Formats: sequence, structure tokens, C-alpha cells
Amino acid sequence: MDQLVRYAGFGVLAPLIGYHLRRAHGAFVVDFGAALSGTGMRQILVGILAVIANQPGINQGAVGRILDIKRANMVSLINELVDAQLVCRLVDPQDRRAFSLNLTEKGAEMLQICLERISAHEQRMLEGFTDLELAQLRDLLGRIARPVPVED
Amino acid sequence: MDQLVRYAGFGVLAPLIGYHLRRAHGAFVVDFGAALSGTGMRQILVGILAVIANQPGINQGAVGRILDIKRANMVSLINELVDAQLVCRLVDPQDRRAFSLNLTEKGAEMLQICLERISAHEQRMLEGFTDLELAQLRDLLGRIARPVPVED
DNA sequence: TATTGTTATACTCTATAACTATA
DNA sequence: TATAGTTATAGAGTATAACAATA
Repeated sequence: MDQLVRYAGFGVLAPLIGYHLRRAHGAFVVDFGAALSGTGMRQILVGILAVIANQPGINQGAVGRILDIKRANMVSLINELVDAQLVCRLVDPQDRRAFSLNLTEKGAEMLQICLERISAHEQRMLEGFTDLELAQLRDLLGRIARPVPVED
Repeated sequence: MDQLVRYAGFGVLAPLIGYHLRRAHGAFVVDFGAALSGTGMRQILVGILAVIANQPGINQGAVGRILDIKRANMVSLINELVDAQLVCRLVDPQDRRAFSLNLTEKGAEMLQICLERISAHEQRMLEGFTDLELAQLRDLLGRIARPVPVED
């Protein structure tokens, strides 16, 4: 399907960034799911593993704020990861309300596997893009911010 | 929040286009909802109105294929638009299985109102972007395709 | 036999409000 | 009183399968 055909159906939507964002995002989500099939992981879970890998000992609320996930929704996500033995959750001795999160060895391996699959998925989705175009796209998307950051 | 702070939390995710796409899309969705509040419209409904405006007489299935919406999910969406008297639905005399869809006068007005609000929303979300950057972003996003198009 | 629209259903993601325990 | 985590719940969005009417 070329540009012209893809644009043909929705005239007034074509100039809207939001529309292209929605389509592109949907395309990514579908292929991302396929890329991770069999691992039991999903986009949001990989995000959580990545944040914990980057900040060992971080607590649930902080992970949620970084990834725009509400506290209430973090609970079952972290439960999933703990049940799958990918994350270990310990009461933080400094603040006994909070849990300190760390990757298990299995969790670190799973993150590695997922990142490899995701890398292949990205190459598939962005086949015709030059390195410059990829850098531009990352930069342009990175400059789009939430109007109001997640509070709770 | 500057680039550095926003990148701080998720090290390995930062190079991934899919991650930036997810964040940017989420930000757009939130502000889009706010932009349309009070109209009773949602992103997907505006998309449907826009496609019908662009191809008067089009049927449900064709709208769904253009917007990647499954046939089964089109039913209640079109019902909503018909109930709100924004779309009129007539049996197509050429193919009596199908419905021919057209905007009502009220539907055309609603689309116009929504497009104006969406335009303001886009300007808000993309405040620091130059025209060149917007064109680049549209082009780059437009080149991302669904790996397998929606069949059913 | 294929296609248009329909119904029923289920799963994921996201959102809010009210609760508990600690600080 | 504020914060970390929890529970319950509800609304979107999206997915599949099976069905009726028409081509």
C-alpha cells in the first residue's frame, strides 16, 4: 500500500499528527505482541523490568510515575512479575510502607531475551528508515509531553 | 521536564522508537479527550465521521477497513452515531446486505466543531515544532505500516 | 461459497474511590 | 496529614466465533 492509497480514505485526517500517531502506534502494538509471543511478557511488563534494571531497589510507585501507570494498576502487574519469579519484592527497611524491587536472575535473562526480540521487531517495523530518520523520529516523539503528568 | 530527566528512568528503553511512540500516543490520547469533552465524541467516532465525509455513501465494512476497526466493533459505533443523529444509515439499493452511510447536517457540523478543537489540541501538543518538523513527523509516522492489514 | 452486518462474549488497559499501614 | 500499597469496580478498546440475510 503506497502513501496515496493509505491517505485516500480519510482526507481531513491526513494532516493530523495525532491520527498518524494512532495508526503507527497500533501497528507497533500488534507486531510487538507477535514479537513477544511465547514469552508471557507484554509491552508494559518489559517496561517495568527495564525501569527496575535501571534503578535497582526502586519501589512500585516510582516505577508507575516513570511509566505513567497508576498505583492501583501497578499492583497486579508487579504480582504477575513476582509470580513469574522475574522480580523480587522486599519490604524496604528505610520505609516499611514501601517495597524494594529488584530483578531476579531469571528476570534479567527475560529482559535480555525481550530486548533482543524487540530489537528485531523494531528493525522489521522500520525497515526503510535511515539512521538519521530514526534519530529524528526518536527526537520528535521524545519532545511530545503529557500535558499534565500522572499524579494518581 | 527536560529530555535528560525524562530519559533518566528507563535507560534501555530510550533508544526504542516503540517506547517513544507509546508515550507520545498516550499523551495525545489524554489531551484529545480533554479537547473533545462535552461534545460526546471520541477519537474513533471523529475518525468515522471524517471517513464518511470523505466518501459519502460508504458502508460500515469499508469504513472499518480504512480505520482498522473490526466489523463486529463497527456496529455499536455506527449505532451511537445514528442515535446521536450525526449519521444516517440507509439500505444500499445496489447491495441490500449493506448500509449506505452519510453525514446528517448535524453530523457535518459536529465534524467541523471537532476538527477545530482537534486543531487547537494539536497546536497545544506540538507547540515548539517548526513546520518542517511537523512535515517530517507526519511523513515518518506515515511510513510505519501494519505488518498484516486488518482482515476481520 | 463469500460477504455485510449482527450478537454475544471475553480480555486487556485504564480510571476512580475507599481502604490499611506506615511516615 | 500525607504517602505506599491494596481492593473493588467500571469503562473503553479490541478480539473471536457463530449466526442471518444477501450476493
